[in-house]
Amino acid sequence: METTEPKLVDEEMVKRLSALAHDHRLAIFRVLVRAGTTGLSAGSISEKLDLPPSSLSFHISNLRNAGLVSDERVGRSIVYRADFTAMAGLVAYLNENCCADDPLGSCA
Amino acid sequence: METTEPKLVDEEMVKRLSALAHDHRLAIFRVLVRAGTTGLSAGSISEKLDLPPSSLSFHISNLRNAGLVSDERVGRSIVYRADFTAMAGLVAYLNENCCADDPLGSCA
DNA sequence: CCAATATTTCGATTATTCTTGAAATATGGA
DNA sequence: TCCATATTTCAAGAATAATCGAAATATTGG
Repeated sequence: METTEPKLVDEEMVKRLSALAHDHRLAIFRVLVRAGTTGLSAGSISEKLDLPPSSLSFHISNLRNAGLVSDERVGRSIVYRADFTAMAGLVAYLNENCCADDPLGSCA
Repeated sequence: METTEPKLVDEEMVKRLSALAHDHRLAIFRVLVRAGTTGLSAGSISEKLDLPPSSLSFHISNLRNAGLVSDERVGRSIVYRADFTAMAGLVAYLNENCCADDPLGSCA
């Protein structure tokens, strides 16, 4: 049962899809997924993926803006974490709106 | 177990994500999903979504290029259909690479 | 407070995508 | 064949996104 205005949900999902639809950002998100609840600092992502700090910042703020990533300042660093709930929401949306009706069928 | 070169799979998935990451294209894909195996002609999608034919053509060839949509000429029309297998592949990729490890957990 | 570290914001440039009317292509029917 | 219908391709411009060095901001330790 959907309580929110469908149009807004669609916009939100397009934002999340757009965020993931870029090689750097998908890579960033995936390393954050692997890092789990511990998360990773901007610097270590930057280093791990060999991205200039300003580029990393550009892309990660896109992910944050889409709600897929959360940020927490820890000392001098900022730790980013994948938002698994938001991601699960995207996957659920795709299953419900972009897959065959057949429940528990083609998209399991 | 993955047999294909991971880099290529990632590229393929970015292509699919990009295809869906646009309001018109997501709308197109969703009407095709609802149309099921019957599919819809370019003209009827164009009309249904109030998109100029050339715009529809631009977007649908993006979806086709990403493998999310198939096309078949039927008389003067071209019938498009959602490719549920490709879509299921995308959802599976997201579940496996972008969700919590926890199998059958956060992304069900 | 000052110096060092971590990250972001700014700015200017380049690259890509979107848009859509008009022209071209393909098909079917008279 | 000729005409009407369906769709695509072309082309040119408008809009949006990506890139990344340099300057600005925030934090900590001394």
